[in-house]
Amino acid sequence: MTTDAKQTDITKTEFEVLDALWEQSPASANDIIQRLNQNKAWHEKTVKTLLSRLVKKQVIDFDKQQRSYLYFPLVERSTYTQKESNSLVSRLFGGKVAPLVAGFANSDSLSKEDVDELKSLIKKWEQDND
Amino acid sequence: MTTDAKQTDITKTEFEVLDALWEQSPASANDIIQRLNQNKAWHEKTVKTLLSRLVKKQVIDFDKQQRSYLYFPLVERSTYTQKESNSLVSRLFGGKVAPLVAGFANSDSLSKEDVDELKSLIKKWEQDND
DNA sequence: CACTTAAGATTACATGTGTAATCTTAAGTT
DNA sequence: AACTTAAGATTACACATGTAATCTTAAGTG
Repeated sequence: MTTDAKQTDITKTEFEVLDALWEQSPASANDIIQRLNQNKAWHEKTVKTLLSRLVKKQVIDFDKQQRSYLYFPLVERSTYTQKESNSLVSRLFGGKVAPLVAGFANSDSLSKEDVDELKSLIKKWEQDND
Repeated sequence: MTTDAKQTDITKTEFEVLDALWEQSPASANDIIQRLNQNKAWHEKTVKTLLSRLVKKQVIDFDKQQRSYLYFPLVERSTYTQKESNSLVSRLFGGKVAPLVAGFANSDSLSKEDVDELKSLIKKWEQDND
């Protein structure tokens, strides 16, 4: 392979734009700008730049619509979160996810809801892996 | 407050140096360089630069020893991993840790050992929160 | 069709980051 | 004491990133 790896590093600001697209796409630049501005206060030009960079990084693409474009993601959110999670867990916890959860437990960041979901996950895992 | 936040962003390369210090400190630059070179192939100057930047970011400090310095971390590893984990879980999973674990389960990245640890964590959590 | 918009393309610009090389200077060596 | 090291300090430099401003040009308007 041609060592094209890691060219696809999505920055934090780029992620926010991409996330808007994951929530709803295809979407025009203006649409995205509108929706982002409900939280952030980004200049229109800034969002356009981020869209361009995401296109260049081949993370999103667009269909030309008369004057403007309709953007859409090329990667699935779950693929992305998967990769990011794995990366963090590898770097910080030797690849094991339990210590990360332990950190949450120790800082009282674990809710009953989390615990219920975890129990249900585990039950499912044990069924699949018996 | 004086909005000094986020000045303390540790980069990935800086993290590797810091991690070496967490493993063993205090340590001289040469010691760290030696230990890092068992994995990476960093130039001595590069490691020195990273040490300086970590000092400037007030993440590590040193005691002057004759000509050379003995470096040591100023933050605990658990504090750092805690913060990073929270940051990622907030950005990607709305602050809930279970979906992250679900991602691991769905990509077969969950080992029996992980599951056992999770069960034990949950048991402990339930004892503390009954 | 001439004129004005407004969309995306291009350019900008101060940091930050990866990766070192060069500079200063105190410490060790003869 | 003069000389050589070697440690950290300073400087370098290309590319990335946050944050836009300016440039081009096709589309809508009178």
